[in-house]
Amino acid sequence: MPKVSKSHLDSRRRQIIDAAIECFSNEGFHRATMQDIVRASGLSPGAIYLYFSSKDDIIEAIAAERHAREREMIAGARDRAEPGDVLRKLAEQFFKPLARRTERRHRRIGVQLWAEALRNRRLLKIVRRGVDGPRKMLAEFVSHAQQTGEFPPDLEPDAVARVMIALFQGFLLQQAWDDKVKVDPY
Amino acid sequence: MPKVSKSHLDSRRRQIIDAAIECFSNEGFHRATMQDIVRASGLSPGAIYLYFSSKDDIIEAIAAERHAREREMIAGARDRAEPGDVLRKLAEQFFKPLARRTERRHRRIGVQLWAEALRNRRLLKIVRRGVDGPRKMLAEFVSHAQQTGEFPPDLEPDAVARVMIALFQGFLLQQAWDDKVKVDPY
Amino acid sequence: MPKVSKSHLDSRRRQIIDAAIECFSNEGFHRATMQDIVRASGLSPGAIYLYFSSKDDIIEAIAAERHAREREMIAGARDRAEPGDVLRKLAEQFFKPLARRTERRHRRIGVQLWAEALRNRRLLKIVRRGVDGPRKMLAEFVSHAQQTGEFPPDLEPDAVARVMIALFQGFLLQQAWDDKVKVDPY
Amino acid sequence: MPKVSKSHLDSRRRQIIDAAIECFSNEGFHRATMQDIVRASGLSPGAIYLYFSSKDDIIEAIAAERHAREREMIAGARDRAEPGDVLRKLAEQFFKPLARRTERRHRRIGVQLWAEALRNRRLLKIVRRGVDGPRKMLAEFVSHAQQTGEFPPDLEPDAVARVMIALFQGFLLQQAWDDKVKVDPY
DNA sequence: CATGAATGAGTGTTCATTCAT
DNA sequence: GATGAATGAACACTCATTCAT
Repeated sequence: MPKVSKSHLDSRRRQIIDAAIECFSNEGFHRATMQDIVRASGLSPGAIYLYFSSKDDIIEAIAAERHAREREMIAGARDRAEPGDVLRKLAEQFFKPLARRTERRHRRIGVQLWAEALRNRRLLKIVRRGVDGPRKMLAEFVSHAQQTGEFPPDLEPDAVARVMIALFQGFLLQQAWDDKVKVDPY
Repeated sequence: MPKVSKSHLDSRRRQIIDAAIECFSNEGFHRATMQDIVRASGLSPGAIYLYFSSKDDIIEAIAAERHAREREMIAGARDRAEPGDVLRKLAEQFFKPLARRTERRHRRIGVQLWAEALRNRRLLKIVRRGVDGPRKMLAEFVSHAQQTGEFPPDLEPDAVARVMIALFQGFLLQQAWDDKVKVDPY
Repeated sequence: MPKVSKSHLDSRRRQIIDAAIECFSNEGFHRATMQDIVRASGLSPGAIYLYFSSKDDIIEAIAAERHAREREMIAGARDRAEPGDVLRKLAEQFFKPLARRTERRHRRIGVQLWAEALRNRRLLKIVRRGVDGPRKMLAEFVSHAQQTGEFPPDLEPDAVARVMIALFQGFLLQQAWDDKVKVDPY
Repeated sequence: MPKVSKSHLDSRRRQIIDAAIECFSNEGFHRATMQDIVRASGLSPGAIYLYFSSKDDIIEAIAAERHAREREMIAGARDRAEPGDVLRKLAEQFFKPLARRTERRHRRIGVQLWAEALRNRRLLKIVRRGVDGPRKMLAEFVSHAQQTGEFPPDLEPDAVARVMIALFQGFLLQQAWDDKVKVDPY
């Protein structure tokens, strides 16, 4: 019998994470204060510490959430039978949501997480897990495409996968800096 | 008639920037304190504020320095006559220094600058100028290569340039997270 | 007609006081939190405030309980007829229980109560009453022994009583600091 | 070349310790806040942390100071040649200052240190060292007096020493509770 | 009677910046 | 120019207590 009903606990965590995303995307992890999150969430400081053990814990939860979302995207793409489709679907899964407004906030936080991961081992683990999944899948795909002759055989699948991910990361960054950058010509 | 000799001023700024790079790459912009920089530089707090107006000012100076270096790299590549050579030279200019340990340290700061630029308009300007230079040059190159038939004509030169930069940025990030990632297979 | 049966109220207070003694002796009055007592007692915060009006109230209850116990010890000693016996019995009553581990735990709280009494008038009253009882009794005993010639007549009975108590208090303190200190050589 | 001149550092530490003694003796270690000490010292929070690393560090410094004073008292008594004089001098050294007003503050803090030492290993060490010195000296004295036949030979010198100290501690406590308690009848 | 999520004033501590020397 | 002791607003976090259920 948990102290808090699961759904209530979840909704409170949501409330706090949403407020934190709001604050972090506006001010950055370090400039945004717990007091800001308190205000944005409409809760009290004590209430927030009932659901998260520290500010870093909130940041990790946001990173983990992104990670989880990316897993879903990959899972969605993997179901496709045709190799060509997998790649197309994957691209669609990752690029399409960027058109949505709410996604911009997350994107900005994504870039901050990249930087924060350089300082925080736990965060680095989470962030890397979020990248390793797609990378392995892409590498497998390349490897398979090489066997069917659709891809030149002299490329290292893992390197190709890294290149594809790098492309996506670079795009995210450029779009975070300049909202006018569009996906299509890309 | 400046109060301080130019060279003295420059060498003091160098001393401070080097110390700051050391601290920032170890601890991040926000965790590294001015006191850390004081210790690393061997100067006094007052002395540092004689050459920089604030901590953010030091960060901007570091960003500006990176920007200047990138301009030089591009200028070096531009001198080459052959189109194929330009691209190769450019890649070499940007990727080769990453083999050096000190350069990778700078690049870690680069990732932090990306994040910081999202919150600091002045920094965003500096960072964007550092990217716009190469982008324009690459776009010009693509455009030229399309005219000579070396490149498919249906691509937007600017988009191709962005893709190339994204690739580089993504690589930097992945290397910052995992030092084992190598350039060559890439 | 009390709302709650007396025995139930008593057992709840017992439960809380026992938990509090456990926590206070481990962590001290100030470091031990109400949440600690909640955990140790198996009750809810609300329940505790049903039986005690504040944390200080619990501390006072513990002090009062000690006071009550000491009264009993004295009463037990007073029944003895022989003067020599009274002293021996008294010493036995106070020193003997110190061999038990649980009693030493209580005594550690005793030392804390001494300190706390310096800041809390209500507590000071309780603590002093706990000392005044034995002191008066000892003084009476000395006075009586002086009349029978067993004690030198030129001593102030009250001062002698104070000395005896001081001896006991000092012993408690030294034993609280170092469990190895034994009663017998004393 | 120290950052701060020795005398300046000492006088600042004095200033802070005096303010802390004032606050701690009025409110207790836990109720007295750093802000209280800030106010009482006339310094800023930052300044205090320039001279002490934490609140506990201030408490330890106060304890160490008491310890140092006690060492001096013992040293003063040890110089005496006559055994009887040593005891008398020691008693004088320890009891006499209790008449002074400023000493009362220290006394109150002393009792708090006893309690705090139960929770804080570093403090316990300091407090015990402060007691062990006199104890050893008293034990030596007793041992010597037994050899000259001035003392019954069947007593353990260390236990006698403990008894003497216990007497003093108990007196301190009773006087802390009730200022009217006087030394002389004792 | 009992619960336990929620409160919010308050805690010890930090750190970018200043300014008397 | 240079120093470094000093500042003080701000920070992340705590915890005795309450009250809707």
